Amino acid sequence: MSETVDLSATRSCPCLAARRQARALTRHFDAYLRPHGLRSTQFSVLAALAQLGPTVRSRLADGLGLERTTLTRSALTLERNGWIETLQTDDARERPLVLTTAGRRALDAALPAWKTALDRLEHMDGAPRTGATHSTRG
Amino acid sequence: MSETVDLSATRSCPCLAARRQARALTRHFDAYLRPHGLRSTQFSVLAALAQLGPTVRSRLADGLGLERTTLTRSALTLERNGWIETLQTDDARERPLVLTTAGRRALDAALPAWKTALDRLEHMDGAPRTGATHSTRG
DNA sequence: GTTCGATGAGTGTATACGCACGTATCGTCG
DNA sequence: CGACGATACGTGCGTATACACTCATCGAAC
Repeated sequence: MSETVDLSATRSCPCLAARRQARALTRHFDAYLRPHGLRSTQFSVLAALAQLGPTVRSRLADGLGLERTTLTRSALTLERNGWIETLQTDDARERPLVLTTAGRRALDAALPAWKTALDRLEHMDGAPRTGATHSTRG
Repeated sequence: MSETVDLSATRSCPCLAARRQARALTRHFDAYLRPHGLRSTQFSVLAALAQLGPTVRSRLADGLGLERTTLTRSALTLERNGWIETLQTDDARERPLVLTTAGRRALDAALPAWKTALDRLEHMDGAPRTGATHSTRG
């Protein structure tokens, strides 16, 4: 309980507010995903790949709204865990990523936990919202 | 492709949306703060300290909504840059942080850039909002 | 076929983030 | 005083994030 801390100026900065909210949500979701050995970010990459099929890194990063080089590192981790792999194409520049069977299994296994996390979120007071389409605060 | 599980719900995951938004906003603000050698997170810590005065790490982290150990590392960087320093108190456990003169100068110098970044944000279409209290589209 | 711009991608470096775990100190109770 | 829980804090480790820079490849122009 921090009764003295106000930080009103901090709260009025959308960047800081967004970071704060993202941190809180990440902690929340990570806690539910942890038993499955997944993190929020990794979950998002796997889910995106599951829906997109084989996708080159640039496009995947773009779709997820993160820097290409960031995805490069994330992909390394996921590849090391055997959840994704790199395909080969005619164009030697392209290194499309694709979900492996193990990746699909991990994703499926984690999905209920993710849904639970989402559900608990909506039942929380002052639950952070972010333009997601589920109706909070009617 | 077995397609056993419906993943469409993950597209509207508030955690992913929040992270995406935080990344975008951070990139935006960082671009404006870069000439001043500051990052969004560092700016927020300095701004918080400027308003709170000497503050123990735990409480500062709590106020900023981040993990205590995360602040420990951030504080190291800020201390290395001479923007903050650690005070001593009666209680040897406490290590309150306080803004240095240089830190105050850096914060003041960066403030116009921060305001510019905020202004440009509100002029953007589909500008990310996060429950911040400043009046958008006044 | 060589040059050259465009495209896809990796590396170096630095910061951000948090969990698990350990340490030092303080206040209190016996 | 000594034991003990509470408090404030740091470390080890792994992941997340992005900018600056470099590399490899492709397609087209010459």
